Amino acid sequence: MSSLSRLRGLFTSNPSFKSKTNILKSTSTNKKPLPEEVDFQNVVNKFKESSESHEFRKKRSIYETTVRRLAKAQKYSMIEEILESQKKYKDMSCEGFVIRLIYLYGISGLVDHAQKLFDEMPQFDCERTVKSFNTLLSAYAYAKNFDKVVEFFREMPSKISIQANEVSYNIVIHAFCEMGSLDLAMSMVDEMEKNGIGPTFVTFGTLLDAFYKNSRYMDGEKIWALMESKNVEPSVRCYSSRLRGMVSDSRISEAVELIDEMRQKGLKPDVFIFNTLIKGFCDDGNMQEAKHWYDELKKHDCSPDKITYMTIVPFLCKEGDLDMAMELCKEAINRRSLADVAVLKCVTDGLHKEGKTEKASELLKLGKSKKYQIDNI
DNA sequence: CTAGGGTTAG
Repeated sequence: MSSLSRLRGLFTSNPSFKSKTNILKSTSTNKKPLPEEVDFQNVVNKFKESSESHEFRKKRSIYETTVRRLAKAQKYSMIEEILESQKKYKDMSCEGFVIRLIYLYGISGLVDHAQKLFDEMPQFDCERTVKSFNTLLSAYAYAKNFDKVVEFFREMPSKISIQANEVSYNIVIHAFCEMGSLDLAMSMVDEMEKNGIGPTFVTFGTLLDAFYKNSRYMDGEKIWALMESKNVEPSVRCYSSRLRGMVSDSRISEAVELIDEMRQKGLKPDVFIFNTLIKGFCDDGNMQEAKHWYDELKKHDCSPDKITYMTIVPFLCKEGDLDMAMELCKEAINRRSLADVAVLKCVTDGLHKEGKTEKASELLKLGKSKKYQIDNI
C-alpha cells in the first residue's frame, strides 16, 4: 500500500468526522478509533514521510484535509511540525506551493506563522506576487483580524512593490462588511475604479450579501442596478443573495420571479437558492409551496443537503404531514445528511403522538444503523 | 502545485 493511500485510509475511516454535530458515540461493533483517540502523532509522522515524494507534494487536498483535521483537534504544534517540515523541499521556490502553506496556516488560525512564511519567501528564492499577498490578506480576514487586513492592504503594496488587484479589493471589501462598515465597503468600489480595477461579480456579490443581510434592501437594489449598469453579469451566488434579501423582506413572489430570470440567462439555481425559497415558504406556513420547491430542487438534479432537511422536516412535523416527514427523514439518514438528531426526534415524537410507535422505532433503528447518537430520544 | 463572495439554529 502506498503511503498516500495509507494516509487516506486514516482519514476516511470515520465518517462521523465530517461534522461536529455528527460526532456521536460509536457502537461496540465499531472498532475504529474515535476522533479523539486518533493517534495524531502517527498521522504527522506518516505525512512527513510521504512528503518526501514529489508526487505527494503535488496533492493539495490531502494537505488541506490533514491540516483541517489537526486544527479541529487543536493540534497546532503538529500543524506547525508538518508545515515547517515542508521548508526543506525545493518546491519552496514555487509561489504556488508557498501560497498553499500560507493558506493552511491561515485556516488553522496560525496567522503569525502565515505572516512569517510570507516574510521568508525571498529567502527561498520565491517571488512574491499579488497572489501570495492576497493569501496573507485572507489569512488575516479568516482570523477576523480585520484591522490588520486593512492595515496590510494599505501599507504592504508600496513596501514590496506589489499592485493590489480586484481580488485584494474583494478581500478588503469583505472585511469592511464583516466589521459592519458597509458604506466604507461600498466606497471601495469607487477607489477600485479610480485605480483602473473593474469590480467583478464577486465584488458585487460580497456587497449585496452584506447589504441584504443588514436589511438594507433598498441599497441592495441600488447595488444590483449599479452592477447591471456596468455590464457585470451576476453569478448564481449574486442571485442567491438577492433572493434571500427579497425573502426576508417578505417579497417572496418577487423572489420566485427571479428564478425565471436566472433560467432565461442560462443560470442554474443551486441548492442555496432552493433552500432559501423552501425556508421562506416554511416561515410563511405555506406547506404546498414548500413542498413544491422541494420537488423543484430534486427535479433540477440538485441534491437536498443538511440545511434542506433541517428546514423542511420539522416544518412538516409541525404541519402534521408525518408521512412525508418520515420519508424525508429516512432519506436524510441514508444520504448522511441529517445535521442534527433533533430533526429525527421531532419526527419520532410526532409519530408517537399519533400512536404510530412501530414506525417510530423503525426510524430509530435506521438512525442507529447509521450510527447516529439517539440514546437520548 | 497559486489568492476572493452565499443558506440552517431555541
